[in-house]
Amino acid sequence: MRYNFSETEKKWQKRWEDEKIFVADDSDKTKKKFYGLVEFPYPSGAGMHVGHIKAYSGLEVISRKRRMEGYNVLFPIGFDAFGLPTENYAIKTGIHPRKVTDDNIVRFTDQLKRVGFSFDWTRTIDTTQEDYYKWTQWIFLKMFENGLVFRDTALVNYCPHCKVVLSNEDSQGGKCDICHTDIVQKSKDVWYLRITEYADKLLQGLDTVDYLPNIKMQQVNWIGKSTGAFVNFKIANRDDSLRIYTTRPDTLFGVTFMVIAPEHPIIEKYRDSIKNIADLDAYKEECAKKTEFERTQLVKEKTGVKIDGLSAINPINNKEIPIYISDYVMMGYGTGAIMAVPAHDERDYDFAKKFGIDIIEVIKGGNIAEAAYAGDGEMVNSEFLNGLTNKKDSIAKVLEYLEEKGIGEKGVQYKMKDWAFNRQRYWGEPIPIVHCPVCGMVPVPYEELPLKLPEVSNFEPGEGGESPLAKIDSFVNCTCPKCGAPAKRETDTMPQWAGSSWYFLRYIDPHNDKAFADKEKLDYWMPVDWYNGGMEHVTRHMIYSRFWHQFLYDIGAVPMAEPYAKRTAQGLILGPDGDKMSKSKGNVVDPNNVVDEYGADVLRVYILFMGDYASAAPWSENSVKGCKRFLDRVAGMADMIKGEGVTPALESAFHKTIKKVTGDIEELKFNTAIAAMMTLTNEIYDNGGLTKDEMKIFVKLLCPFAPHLSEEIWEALGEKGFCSLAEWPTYDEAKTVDSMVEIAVQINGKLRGTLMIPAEISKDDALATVKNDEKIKPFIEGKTVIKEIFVPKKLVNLVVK
RNA sequence: GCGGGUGUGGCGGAAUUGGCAGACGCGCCAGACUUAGGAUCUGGUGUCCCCGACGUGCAGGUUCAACUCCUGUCACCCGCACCA
Repeated sequence: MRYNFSETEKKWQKRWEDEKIFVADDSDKTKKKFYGLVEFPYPSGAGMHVGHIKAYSGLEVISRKRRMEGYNVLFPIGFDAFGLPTENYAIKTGIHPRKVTDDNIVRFTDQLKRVGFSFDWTRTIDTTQEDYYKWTQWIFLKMFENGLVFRDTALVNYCPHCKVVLSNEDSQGGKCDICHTDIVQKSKDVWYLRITEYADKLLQGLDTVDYLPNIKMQQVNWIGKSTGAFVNFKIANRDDSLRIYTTRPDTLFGVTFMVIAPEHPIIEKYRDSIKNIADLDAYKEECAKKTEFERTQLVKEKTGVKIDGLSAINPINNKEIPIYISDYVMMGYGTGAIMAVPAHDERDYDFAKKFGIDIIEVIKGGNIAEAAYAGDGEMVNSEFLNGLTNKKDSIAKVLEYLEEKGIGEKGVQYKMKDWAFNRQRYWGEPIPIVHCPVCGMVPVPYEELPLKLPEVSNFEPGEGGESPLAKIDSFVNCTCPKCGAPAKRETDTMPQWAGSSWYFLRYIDPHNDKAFADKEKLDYWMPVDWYNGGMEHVTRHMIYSRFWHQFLYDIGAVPMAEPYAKRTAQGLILGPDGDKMSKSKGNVVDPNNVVDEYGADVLRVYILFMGDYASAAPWSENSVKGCKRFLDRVAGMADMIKGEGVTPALESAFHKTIKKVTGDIEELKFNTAIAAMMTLTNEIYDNGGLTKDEMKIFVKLLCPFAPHLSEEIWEALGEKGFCSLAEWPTYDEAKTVDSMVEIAVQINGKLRGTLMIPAEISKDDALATVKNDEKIKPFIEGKTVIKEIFVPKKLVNLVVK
């Protein structure tokens, strides 16, 4: 069959859309369902690149297969369109972000449609539309109502280039996630979401879901739960104490000094009694100036200053110990103060060596003259703990003591911080809060949502880092919804991650104006059965959205705690040069060019054939041609049809291929599934043709990968309806096995030949056949066979001497 | 430093979990058809001192048999990073 791919592809895309065959149907709630989710794109000006296509192709194939297997399938797409790149572009060009966004969405939509994805386009969402962000604001207010939103003046991560406050997640490695400028610490009014309150639930929830192991691991590390103890150290000659957190309370007898973070409030509190306050101030200033880079580079070299005028009492033995300030203790973790046990902590050891502080061994097993010892061992120099050899026992015993004496207690800490949830920017969801001089922070009433973004002509943020909205008097000035007094609106907007934290719920009921989604529909479609996306979202979007969803579950708004039953990730597509694709390197492949030159089916097949779906692989134009050749050969098979029914020589090959393709798709092993179809194609050509029934099976297998060609052949075969909705082929296990198999014959483990024998042959018969084989005889003649190994359908190995 | 992962032909990658290493595709070589081929078809293609041996980062080990298991080691990639 000869076919013009560009015409054919357009023809089928139009038919699919006209006949609405990919529109998710939830009228029959008893039918089995499949909700496949891919991360919706940010519609940037650069358009999509082939990496986007790969990200969607995995679940595209799964979703198409599910439809053929008779499921109600929900496979939606939308646009995560609020955010800085669009706003920065608007500032640069003077074009309104609304227009920029709309134009980009049109372009992205066109690109996606040209690839022939089976998305349900009737459910498309755009996070910047009022009827969408109304519900983002609604969820925010629900969180506010439930005490999960608070405001604090804090040292925050601030990007001097973007003029915006960033969350920890958005400033990993000390760089702004958007422009990669070094972030600085700045004191600001910040809105927080109390995600730490959900830290344990986020951790425990992982036990109930099917995520790839490395995804779970990254989330566990990110949450960073540690168990230990809080201990109060008295400050000598003051009626006050210094509270610390430790994971090793069993080493309390080894404490020889304390260290507090440079920003620790106790310095201000006792300012007047600290004799070397000038030195401390100088040190503090030095620390504040250090960039993240300098701090990580200088990890080895400890710095600090001893506080002259304050000392502490170790509560376990009443010994007086000095207090130091040092930037190796962070204000943001634990209590900002530590007890230092130089004998058993590497950092404390370095510090003690540098400042000439005592080192007392309390756990045997190392050589503390040389290095800190963090391993297990017998307790010494520790009074009532002496002799214990197990960390668990000593910790239990010391905790008992601390609690009994009221000087400390068991405690838990997380690395995860509360989520800094505001941006001083225009292109985001306005935070629906009013500041009233009488009532304080007052939520905008639900019936007034959405709180719309006002029209603005200048999007430039203020020099002091205030939002462009602050300049709009008509937006800022309002009356308090509670008491009616003149009040001012919050002018910050939500971060980019807000809209994507619940979008998968909106797909379920995208046009509902009474609720974010209908309860019954949520019951039917949730949870997402399979979610695929990039590894870069594992510690941000994934954690954020799990948090929001667990909160919605707690207030009874969704039917289960965990939103995603299964999560996988695709690998990157690298440029032809093996480097990461980027505009600056000029190695970006535009999917439109590939579609124009080879067709959408070739693009789809190549992207899934190029390698392991989860691994990175470089683009290769030549391999694209190989896939084109394969599809041309498939088209050619339509001219090789001989009758109906089964071709005996191909029967087993067909059953094997159905089995292989069916199984491989479920494991995301698309490359080997395609390879199996290529192999079958070669066998069909070797055989000189196939029957019409076999051709039908073939195109059904191929349909999820190359749907346009499959539909075209399906139609040419005289079939009614769509191949995309045809029943997925089944196989007969008995027919996947051959009656004759080729086995390997080894002598002393070395391959000496192969032999065709019946598959169900007995061990004795197999050995007899092998020993009588002319090629094998010379190897055993005159020798003694001392061992005979027979693996059915695989090999015979004779050990001879 | 901690955590996770990966090392297989000229290239992308397979290998039913201990059983013929290199499926499938690219590239390359030879031939056919062609005025022509960057089209198509046929055959070949791990390496070498080529009737034999050697080969899955490297060095050992277990086994009749190891890409696969064990011990050690090297290299690269990705997270987190003074987390007390």
